[in-house]
Amino acid sequence: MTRLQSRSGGGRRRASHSMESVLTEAVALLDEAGAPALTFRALAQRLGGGVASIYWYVASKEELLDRATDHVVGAVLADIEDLPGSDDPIDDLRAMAVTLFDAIVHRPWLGAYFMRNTDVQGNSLRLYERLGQQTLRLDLTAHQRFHAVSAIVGVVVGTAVDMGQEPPEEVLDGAVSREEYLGRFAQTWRELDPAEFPFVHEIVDEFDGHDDVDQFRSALELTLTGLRLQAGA
Amino acid sequence: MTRLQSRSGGGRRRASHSMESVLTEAVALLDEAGAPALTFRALAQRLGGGVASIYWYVASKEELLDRATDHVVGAVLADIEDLPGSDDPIDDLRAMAVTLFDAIVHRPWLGAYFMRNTDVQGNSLRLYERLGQQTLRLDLTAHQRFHAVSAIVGVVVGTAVDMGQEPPEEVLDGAVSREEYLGRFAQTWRELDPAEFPFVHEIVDEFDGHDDVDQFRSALELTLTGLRLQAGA
DNA sequence: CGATACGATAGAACAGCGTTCGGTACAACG
DNA sequence: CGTTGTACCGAACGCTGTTCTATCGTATCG
Repeated sequence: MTRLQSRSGGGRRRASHSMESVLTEAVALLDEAGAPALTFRALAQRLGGGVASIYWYVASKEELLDRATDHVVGAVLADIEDLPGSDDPIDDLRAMAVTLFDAIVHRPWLGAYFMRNTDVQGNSLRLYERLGQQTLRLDLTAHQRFHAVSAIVGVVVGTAVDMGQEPPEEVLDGAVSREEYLGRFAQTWRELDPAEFPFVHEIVDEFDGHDDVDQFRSALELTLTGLRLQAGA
Repeated sequence: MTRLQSRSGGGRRRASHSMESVLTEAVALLDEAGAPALTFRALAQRLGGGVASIYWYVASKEELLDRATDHVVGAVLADIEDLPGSDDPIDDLRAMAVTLFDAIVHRPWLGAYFMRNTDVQGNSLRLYERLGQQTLRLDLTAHQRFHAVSAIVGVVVGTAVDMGQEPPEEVLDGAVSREEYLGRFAQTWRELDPAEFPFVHEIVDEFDGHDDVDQFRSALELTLTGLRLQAGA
């Protein structure tokens, strides 16, 4: 535990920036303009210091990203631990997954980094544990429990990555609304040959103006239904 | 300003490199050393030409990535179209998903780029269509079909992204085997407090030496089971 | 009380990246 | 012959993460 001492070590004297403020500002940059906006120079400017100073707190950009991710996953974990809880472990799993998904929707950059937290410790593991504890309440083998949690995380991350892709510049500029952008896709699809693309024609109206959260919830529900069946309930 | 004619223009005269060879070499670089290895300079050297020449074929690195991705997705699509097919659409969906997943396992970089193909045309759409056609054989609403295909793709991509993260340097060097690396994780987990991490202790033996493909197949099976139930079969 | 060690901070430079600019060679065409 | 347009490339620009070296201020110590 050489690296995580900053939790309790809040009382720094000169406190020019401190680990906390580095992480907070890094997350702020990520939130405001996505992953490409987080550069050491931009971060240093925000902190009112020099570029090299950041290297006193983190050894590399990878570590910065890992710590920033862990920082916000900690908040998500707190939300998940505050969830009321019910007598149905699958309902609880759903609530947890939705909480996690919501967090990624509000912070699209999270999706890409959430799972690659190679650090053994950290909040990702705790979150994993929390999900897993619900499977302990189900009648499953250890093998099945392991796979169940992987599946749920997979659905969350997979859907979030799919949705988290940066929209083209024109949408970010506000020159084109998101609905209009999706509508253009839909229009192109409608012009495809119906004989060659029967499915695309079948669902194009569903795609046009669809809701991301609905899409996620449906995918999650399929997994949870399969899980409920597996647990023999 | 002549960027998109190259599809049919296979018969180039002097053919120093041609679009085909640019894409082939780009994919080769990605395969050999992952996404960071694909740089314009490395690619130019491989093609025996200058850096700026590549810009005659693609307008940006993003387009290069998109085209390279589409290139290999085309091969995956061909594999999927060659699948025998059965009288059970869900069996066919499983076979397609496994084929796609296998392709991503062999090319980990694919996972990250597969879904962000913003180009309207292309092989991703065709693959999406192929998956969707199986749902047309099921008793579902258009809404449910749309969500079903999203869910399957989500499971594939989610699991693949989870597994596709670059292992640390020591594993790539061959200094540490993959089993040993995973084993170290498992060991750290075993040392956690069992009261605080009951689930991690429950599954640590499953995790140690687990098979990625098994993990994926289990996740997929949950989704497919849910889907089968939804279709009322 | 100086001397010294150390925590914390930076400026400047470096190599590598995607991208752009200006220009060259060459085949085809009227 | 000159014009046009395709295919190509060396050199530069601005940006990135990272490292090197130097410098403060403060606490500790002989």
